Amino acid sequence: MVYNLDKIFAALADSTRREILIMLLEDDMAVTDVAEPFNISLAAISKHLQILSKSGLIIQEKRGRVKWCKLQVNAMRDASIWMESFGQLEHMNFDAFESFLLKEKILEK
Amino acid sequence: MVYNLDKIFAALADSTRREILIMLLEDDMAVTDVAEPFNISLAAISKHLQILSKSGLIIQEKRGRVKWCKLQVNAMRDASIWMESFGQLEHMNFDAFESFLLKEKILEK
DNA sequence: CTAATATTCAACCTTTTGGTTAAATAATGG
DNA sequence: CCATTATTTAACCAAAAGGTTGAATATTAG
Repeated sequence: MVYNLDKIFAALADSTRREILIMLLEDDMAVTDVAEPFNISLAAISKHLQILSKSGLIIQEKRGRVKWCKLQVNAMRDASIWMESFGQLEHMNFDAFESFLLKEKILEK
Repeated sequence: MVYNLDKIFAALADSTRREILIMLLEDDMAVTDVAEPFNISLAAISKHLQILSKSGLIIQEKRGRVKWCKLQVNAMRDASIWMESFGQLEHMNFDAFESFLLKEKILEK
């Protein structure tokens, strides 16, 4: 198992990048479309995507002039495992977890 | 639920701070004792502990001239919940998780 | 071929991070 | 009281983060 925890946690430590990851949960997206809901420059979004790429949380694949961004769920596993070692599972508030999932539209009502 | 994800993830994005958290898993510690295994200055450790405090991952309590550092497991829950929303639970490699716990001496052999 | 689209690069700026050393503050032991 | 111990603060430094604007590079459509 390769640890890349510094980069993964650093990538997650920014709300713009976390929002991008949530967006990518729905579907793969082009850079321009990722940028659309934010009011920062495209260049700034491009940098955020590079940080996400280097952390392994997404991969980017160029097809034609469009660079597609794709979530890499597995990359979060190292970080998740690290965190769960702190006894999250037994202390976890599953009600809060479920309402979070509903809010993020990951679970259906 | 109060989100403090920026600070929590940023605090976790440094291996010195993650090592400190693992040390605190064993027991509460004074600042000087936290610093002992690292070869950086006490002032640098003091700063790391401030970052951990502000993120909520630890609390510090002064008794006499000693400031005790105490892990706050619950603070990691927000971040953990966020991550698990990416479908970690079903993709998780429980063997890897268990060997991680053994390695970190959280589980007994 | 040329114009438009998609994305990055370069140069710049400000703030934060992670480290240093030296001095300051607080509390204790004798 | 005084020396020692525990910790933080202050001033500094280099590098990184997060943003900007404007120019550059691909690629596609017509």
